[in-house]
Formats: sequence, structure tokens, C-alpha cells
Amino acid sequence: MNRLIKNKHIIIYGILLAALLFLMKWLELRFIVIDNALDLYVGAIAVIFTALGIWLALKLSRPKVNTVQVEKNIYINNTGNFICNEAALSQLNLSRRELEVLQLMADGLSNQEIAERLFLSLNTIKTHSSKLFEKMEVERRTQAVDKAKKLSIIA
Amino acid sequence: MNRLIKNKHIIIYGILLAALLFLMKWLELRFIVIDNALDLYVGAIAVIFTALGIWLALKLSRPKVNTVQVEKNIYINNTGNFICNEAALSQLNLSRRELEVLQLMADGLSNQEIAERLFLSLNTIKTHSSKLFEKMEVERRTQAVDKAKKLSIIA
DNA sequence: CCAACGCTCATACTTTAGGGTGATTTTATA
DNA sequence: TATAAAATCACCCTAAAGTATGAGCGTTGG
Repeated sequence: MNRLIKNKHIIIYGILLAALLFLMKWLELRFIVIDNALDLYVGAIAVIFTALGIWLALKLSRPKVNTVQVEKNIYINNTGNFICNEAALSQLNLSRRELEVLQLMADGLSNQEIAERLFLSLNTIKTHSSKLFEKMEVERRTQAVDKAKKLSIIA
Repeated sequence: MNRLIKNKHIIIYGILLAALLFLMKWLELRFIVIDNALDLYVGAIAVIFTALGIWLALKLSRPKVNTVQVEKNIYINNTGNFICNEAALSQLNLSRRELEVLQLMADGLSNQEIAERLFLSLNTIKTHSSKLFEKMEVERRTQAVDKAKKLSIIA
């Protein structure tokens, strides 16, 4: 059923084409095409079918989808106690380690200090921070911290 | 000249149409259209001009754009009103510029971005940030931001 | 069992941050 | 007006941050 609707325009085109051909056949029988009028006849067909083609193309051409992101602000009342915004947190899909690193970043620690605090190598912290920035769609730790605080992901 | 380019497709269409009509005329003269073959002849013309029409339409019609709006939630922590801790602020003895730079740092901007925002050179921002760190007794911008927020010096 | 994921770490590289020093120009104020 | 503080900018250098890529390992769920 869906297919029928989908190909509606093609079907209409087919019907129209058939109708036109019948009409021509009828005209041919009726007036027996005069040799001199052949040019006119061919021209008319050409014009009609060009128009038909244009119509078909306009109907069939699928519109280009243009996605526009609309930012919707959601204000969170955070009076006094810190309440973790679980929704935003899960939306970011941060792993445990990444969140841990983010928290330490927010405390002003350098990557080296974070590495020492967590008994990891500096490279590991860099990897975590990179992935973390990607997920949070930021470029710098300062941005990450700012965003995280605004989202109430960290205290 | 611009018009010529703009109407390029229409011109090409005209030329193609003329060429086709000439071809048909030639075929007509060459083989003298047989009555039985007329249907085939007309059918061919119909197909060709339909194709031509489709091509024309695709070339001429500006692409349809379907705009889809996607909502993106932005959580904003609205901690009521910000009350600046004037006492702590004056104790740090930060200059106007330094405080300004500190605020922009807290917003996650890089030194380069801060420089552009304030119409200053990168070096100037570095100087300000250095002095700022000294006065705040910190080593990194992240620490400075953390401390400033804890002291309620900035929002 | 294996595919996917998270965690760990490495190497190599580029960019940004920060420190030190010095210089010029405003600006406020004693 | 002299002077100190603030503001501006430059240059050089080191440290830290960040990017890209790849690899090994352990857990987990279909």
C-alpha cells in the first residue's frame, strides 16, 4: 500500500502517457495525418512530453534535508546542595574514569597531578581527557569544567 | 555574459531540441515514415522529450530544501543570584583587566580567544594571567578559576 | 566464542600555557 | 609634576596540554 502511494507520480505519469498515446491514435485515425502537418504533430508531442518530464521531475525530486539545531535552555535550580544532573550525565555517556578525570580537572589539577593521584601514566590521562573532550564537544579542559558545572555534572 | 551562463541549460535544451527535430526531419526524408511505424516513432519522441524535460527540470529547479529542526537541550545551572564576595576580591588586589581576564578564563576561553575578545595581543593576556596567578597564588588557569568560584569572586 | 567496549600505555607531533625579562605608554594620585 | 601602579606589547624559552594513531588486556553480552 505504501509502495502505491510512494510511486503515485510514476503511475499518474504512466496513465497520462497512455491517455496521450490513445488520443494521438484517435487523432491519427480521425484526420489521417497529413504529411505537411507531421512537423507540427511531432512538435506538439515534443512540447507536451517535455512538460510532462518537467512535471515528473519536480514531483519526484526528493527535497534536500537541512537539519537545524535549535538550542533549548533548561534552567536548573540548584539552591545550596549539589544535585547531580543524572540526565545530562548519562546523555554525555562518560565512562567512570573520564568522569573521575573531569572532576580532578575541575579541582584545578594538572594532567601530571591527576596521573599521580590515580596511579596512572600521564599518557593515560591524556587519552581520557581527549575522549572526554570529544564526548563533551569541547576543546579545552577549562571549557569542559565550565560546561560540566553548568550541567551540574560535577560539584 | 552572466546571463548567458545563467541560462546555459535553457540554451543547451534549445540546441538539443533543434538537433532532435533536424534528426527527425532527416529520418523522415530518408525512410519516409511508414504508417505502421508511426506509433514507434511517436513513442520514441515521447520518451526522448520526457527525458529531456526531466533533465531540464533537474537542472533548472533550485534544490528543494526541507528544514528539520532538532531540539538540543542545554542545561543551565541557575543558582539564583550571584553575590560577589567583595571582601575576598579586594583582598586579592586584582586589577580591572586581570579580573576581566579571569572571568573569560572561567568561561573556557583560550588566551588567544581572550586576546581577540578584548582587542589585545596574546602577550598582553599572558602578562595579565601571569600576574593574576601570582596574586591568587596559583599556577594554572584551572586552579585560578576553581579558587575564584570558591571565593565567589566570579559567577 | 567473539565483537564491542573500556582501560591502560606508548610514541610522535603540534599547539597552548606559563615564566622571565624588559620596554613603552597611560593613568591616577600624592 | 613627579611617581607609582596599571596596561600594553615583545622575545625567548620551557612546560603542559592536546591530537593522532596504534596496541595490549580484561570484561561483558549476544
